[in-house]
Amino acid sequence: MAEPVTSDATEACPDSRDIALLGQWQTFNGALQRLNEILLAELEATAGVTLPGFVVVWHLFNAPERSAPMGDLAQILRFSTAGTTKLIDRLAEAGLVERRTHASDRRVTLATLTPAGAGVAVRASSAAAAALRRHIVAPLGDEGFATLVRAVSGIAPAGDATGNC
Amino acid sequence: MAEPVTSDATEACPDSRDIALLGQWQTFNGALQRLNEILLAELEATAGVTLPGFVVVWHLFNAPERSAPMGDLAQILRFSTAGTTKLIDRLAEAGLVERRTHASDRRVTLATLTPAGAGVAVRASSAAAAALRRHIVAPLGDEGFATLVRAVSGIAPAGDATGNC
DNA sequence: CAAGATTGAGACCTCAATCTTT
DNA sequence: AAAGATTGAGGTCTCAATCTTG
Repeated sequence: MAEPVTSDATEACPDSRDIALLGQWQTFNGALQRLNEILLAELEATAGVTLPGFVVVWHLFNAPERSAPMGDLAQILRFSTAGTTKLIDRLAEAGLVERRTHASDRRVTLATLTPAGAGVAVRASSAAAAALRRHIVAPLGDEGFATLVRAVSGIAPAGDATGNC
Repeated sequence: MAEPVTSDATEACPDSRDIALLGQWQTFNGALQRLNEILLAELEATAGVTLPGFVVVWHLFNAPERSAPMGDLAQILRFSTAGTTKLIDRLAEAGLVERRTHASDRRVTLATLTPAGAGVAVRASSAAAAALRRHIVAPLGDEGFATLVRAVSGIAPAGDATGNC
């Protein structure tokens, strides 16, 4: 509803600068998608984990007590809490993590890494790092890569969503 | 199977360079994920389409006859042909595309953009371009953005998957 | 009642099997 | 038989509703 257009010329011909920009974006995204597919295949072959699974075990591996509350994991994964619950279900089924209840606050459930999970974290991280070096860092050069990371991460700092200008 | 390690020191302590690299990669990916969420919300709000839906209508809009075979769409989307079939089902249900059979080869099904679909393509592309400029091109600068695109797209040209060196 | 987590229903993708046309 | 597309089964996520604890 609401079409405050000057005429229906708007529907006929998009700006040529928009066309070019969207083309660039599609190129950019396509390349990143291919890279992620490579990384994913490497993780699967080397450690038998999916990408979200790796994110979880890697975070737990570097966390105090090798454990973290479900809510934290959801935030890191950018998943809903429901989705996180089911992911942890699968990882627990596979024997990589275990559930505990927080001592002083019985509402929170902590996911804790098992020894098997730690092994997976180490193997997977090694494979992922190798793949990143081979396919990204090497072609870009060390500083080229650093520049890339800094440029992109400077764009979307950490907070908001759509349109707060 | 197969653990050709020197000792189990391998399982105890991953290389610190790997840790740093994976941290950078996570930062990079997190930022891109946020950007995509912004873009997705903009598309949904402005034109009522999902990201794959936009990719389809935009490709058709710029295609000869405003139509393309299912297989081509699958390749662009990086979807299976089955997934593409179901996506087109939904877009057809929404009245944005129609199915035809290719004249000279009756095996291929062409998805054709309807007038309603063309309108969506124009509105959505305008919104997407605006969002890209506001959130990416502006903070990076025109040439910074161009550099970014060139750097990343140079990495994964167009073909292979895992490990053909 | 608010916060944290889980459950059930539904949406969207993939893989394997099938159908049609060449 | 091979190429193109569709169907059915299965996996993974989200949203809404629920349960438990603070």
